[in-house]
Amino acid sequence: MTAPTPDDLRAASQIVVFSGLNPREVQTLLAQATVIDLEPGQSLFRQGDAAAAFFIVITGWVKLYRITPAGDEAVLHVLTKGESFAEAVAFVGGRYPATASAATDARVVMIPAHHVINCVREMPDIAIAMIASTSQHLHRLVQRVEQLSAQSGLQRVAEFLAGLCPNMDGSCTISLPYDKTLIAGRLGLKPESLSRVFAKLRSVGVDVRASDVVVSEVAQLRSLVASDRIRARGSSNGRHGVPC
Amino acid sequence: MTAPTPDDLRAASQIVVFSGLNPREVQTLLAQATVIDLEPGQSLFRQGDAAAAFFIVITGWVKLYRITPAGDEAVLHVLTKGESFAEAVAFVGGRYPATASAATDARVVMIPAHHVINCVREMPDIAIAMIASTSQHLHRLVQRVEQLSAQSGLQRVAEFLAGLCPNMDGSCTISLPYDKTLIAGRLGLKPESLSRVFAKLRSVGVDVRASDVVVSEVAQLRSLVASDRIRARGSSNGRHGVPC
DNA sequence: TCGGGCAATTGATCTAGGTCAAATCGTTTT
DNA sequence: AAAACGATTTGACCTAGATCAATTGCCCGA
Repeated sequence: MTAPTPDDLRAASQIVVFSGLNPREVQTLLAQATVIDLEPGQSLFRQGDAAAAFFIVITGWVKLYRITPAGDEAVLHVLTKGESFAEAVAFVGGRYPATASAATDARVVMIPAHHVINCVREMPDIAIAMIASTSQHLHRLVQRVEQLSAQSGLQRVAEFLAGLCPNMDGSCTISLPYDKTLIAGRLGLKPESLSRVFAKLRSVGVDVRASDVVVSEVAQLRSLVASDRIRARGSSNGRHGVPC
Repeated sequence: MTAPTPDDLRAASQIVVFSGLNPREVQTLLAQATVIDLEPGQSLFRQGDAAAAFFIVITGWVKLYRITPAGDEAVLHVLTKGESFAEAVAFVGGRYPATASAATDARVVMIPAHHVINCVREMPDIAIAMIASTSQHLHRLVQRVEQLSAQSGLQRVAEFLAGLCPNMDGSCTISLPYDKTLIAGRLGLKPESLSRVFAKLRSVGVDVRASDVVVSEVAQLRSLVASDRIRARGSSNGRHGVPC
């Protein structure tokens, strides 16, 4: 835990939470920021801890997850450069509802809750910025609930990959942002199942080799999100005789 | 859509979003409130609509849900008396991420977004109240993601029922707050599956008859949330005999 | 009281994913 | 380079829950 470098400050000041704030406000907020370097697996806070700060990821990946009463892990979100988290809880001084830990080497900026609260008195815009960013988190979770309760694993994987593709159609090559075990968790699947889904996707021109993915037809991938069904093809005899 | 009665105002002023605000602030906020009476199925807004207001439920039940690309419905939340929703989106002027419609006859208070924003300029505390309440919504969704991605249907039903029981142990009689189809949706199950889960629960002393539920041992119900396994019909013999 | 209509249960399958276990493969350590 | 490790894949299985279909029960209007 050290003082932030100018680079850190520059990175932090450009993130979404702060859009809408003027430079002076941002600077004031960041005045009390500190930087934390994390190794994979190291955690920032655990679910149930009193919320004492909120965070901004500078580099690397940070995983937010919960441990269920039965001991399983449910991944809520995996964040990277430019994303912030725990703004709202820090603000209201509750308890973190989840655990945050580094999925890779990571560098995060930490802003103490008490400081944010002090700042708000003089600059109400800060509160508005926090609401905006919390609203986005809400939206993301809403989408996650939708995915989990009404989409198949294949659809979730397709949506995830499609989200990584820069273009809407044509072909592209992307690389998986973090390891497959974590991707599986992020999508509510077991690693084995993720692996099998990748295998299935090969038949629609999605080729996963280690962490490199070649999508030969992005539009087709996207269409899976809504429809799911993959028609058998390629391998000689699809004994299923798939209909039109 | 009419002006709120004194009763409405009284009900609205006691809700969670407003705790932390002083009476004058609450009154100012409510100055522009209107009341809407809904019949079952009628909707307040649809996902994608521009967010123009936020809402407080006075009576009845309101369902928040999304329609997936594939056309299925994913229930996000079912709210009742004293609960508010859409604060954050209204505040930042985005689009509603979900549809809200009445599950029963319902009466809700609507507060226009522009008015909230005006109020905030003079009373920053309002922004803080909004963050607090949004933070709770976040927390709830986090729990939902956890449930969906790491709990069995039986565990979710047990947790739901346990949440309705006023006492932590002993026995109690409760009544289901809304129809079973909606409960099923709320728990990410099909009605048929919910029905079967109820049947299973009968073997641990949970008796569901129409919308009346008799729980003979609340503690046992709660224990299911973490463990799931139901041992065959030993009704009153609460011994933890290890199954083979 | 009768019958339509819908919520709810129940039975009979089907299947996506989970579980368990073994085989690969790429890295890292010694 | 050999050994060791972890991450990924694959195969064989099994279970929770979905699906489809048939009843049953209940409320409501004529």
